[in-house]
Amino acid sequence: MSSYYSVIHVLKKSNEGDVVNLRGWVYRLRWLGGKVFIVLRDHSGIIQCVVDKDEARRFGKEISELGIEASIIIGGTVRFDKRAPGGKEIKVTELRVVGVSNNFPIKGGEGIDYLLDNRHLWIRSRRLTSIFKVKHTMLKGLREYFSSNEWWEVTPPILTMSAVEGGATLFPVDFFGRKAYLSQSAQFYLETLIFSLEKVWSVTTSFRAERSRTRRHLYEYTHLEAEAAWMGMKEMMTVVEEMVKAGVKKILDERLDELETVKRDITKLEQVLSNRFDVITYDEAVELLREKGVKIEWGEDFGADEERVLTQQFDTPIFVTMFPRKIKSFYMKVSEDNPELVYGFDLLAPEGYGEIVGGSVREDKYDTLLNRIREEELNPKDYEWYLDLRKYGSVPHSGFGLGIERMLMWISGLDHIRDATPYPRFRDRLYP
RNA sequence: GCCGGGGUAGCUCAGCUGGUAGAGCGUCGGGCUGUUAACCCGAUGGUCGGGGGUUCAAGUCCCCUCCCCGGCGCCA
Repeated sequence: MSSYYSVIHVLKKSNEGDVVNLRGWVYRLRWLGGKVFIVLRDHSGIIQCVVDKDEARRFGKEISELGIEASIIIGGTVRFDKRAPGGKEIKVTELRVVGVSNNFPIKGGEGIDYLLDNRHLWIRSRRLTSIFKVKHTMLKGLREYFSSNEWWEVTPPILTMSAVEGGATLFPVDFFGRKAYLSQSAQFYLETLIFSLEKVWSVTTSFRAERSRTRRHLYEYTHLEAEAAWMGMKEMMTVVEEMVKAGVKKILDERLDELETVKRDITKLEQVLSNRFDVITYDEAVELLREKGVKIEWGEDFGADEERVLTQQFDTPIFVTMFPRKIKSFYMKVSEDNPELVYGFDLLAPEGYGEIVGGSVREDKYDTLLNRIREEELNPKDYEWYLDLRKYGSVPHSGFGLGIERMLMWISGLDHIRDATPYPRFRDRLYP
């Protein structure tokens, strides 16, 4: 045995009678008299391999070592057969068990708790594999969007001294005897970089120590953030819309098989590409909610129920803009027309998935920013370097953050964010 | 943090008003030359989450505690 083909190559390119070598893992195993059906799985797919009775006798030792998830190398000839899944199978003439697997703990029908305890093995499932392939392609689409529009990718720190926003809870870390924290956002560091690179973006891991108990929260998640000098809100919203569409388009171009294995309704995603994202102001959203019978006071933030009602009115993601300053962070720029509002925007995914992007114009005036910090009862000392940016060549600018797992959850139609990442950290789960 | 549900065989669960446990799946053994989560026959299986209490008797009732799930809040 010398060179190996992938399963997908054999399924798509091989002809009847071709001699091929494959390697992978045992996905299904069925004995039938002296005959053995092995469904082989590799990174690209699954294919049925058949060991006939006389061959099975010859491979006595190998056959006895076979088990679900054992790693194997197979040689044989391609046979077209309607009875085989995919229409093709391998008539096995060579078989070697590389790594045995006795009594694989996942057999089907297990509950969520058991499966999460065995995440390191569950991860091999076709469903999770498909989701991670979609994630890869989504990130590729987003990256390509930034690259082809002259944005610089940068690498901000994860270990930080203090919070970006006052409210969110941070994970403390011992930094050689000093107290440090795991970053919850790269925003402030990206802001420092726009003074040289102008348009910057990054993908980092962000951490939130709030004990959230929802299907949309992770303690540790992949955060895509962007920040650009000279950009106003409209412009930045256009960036968000184009970027999201670029990600969706890439997936529709390259990952249809995977979307099918996760049973995602493709038409829902196609609608996203063919329409402009609707934009409504906070005021309009409140009005709309009241028309739908939702009780909400002006000045209250939207909860899960409100977001659900709101997004169900639209087929595409929608922007909500111009929020009351009271419910948003101190760094958001206050409106010139109405000091009660800030130039902030959220992008809400449809079908009830809710917020996937939060962005804003940043306050660029030193005095105003300082007042806002005091207003929120934060310590200006902690924000000295951040305030410096408003002292030396300040520039109007804006930015946003996108939750990668949230976006993936929506695109893949997941009912829980835990499957949007290999090892979800949530609800105090740390093993494996 | 708050509200609700739940911890019984390796896994998924049943067990009414108290009388010391049961199914399916898995596992093991056997059968079957076309199975698609194969099927058929047989066997195997438990300190009922932990601690304390009431009682002749507790999986079942009471108290404490730990863990898990669903929802809300917080956010991406």
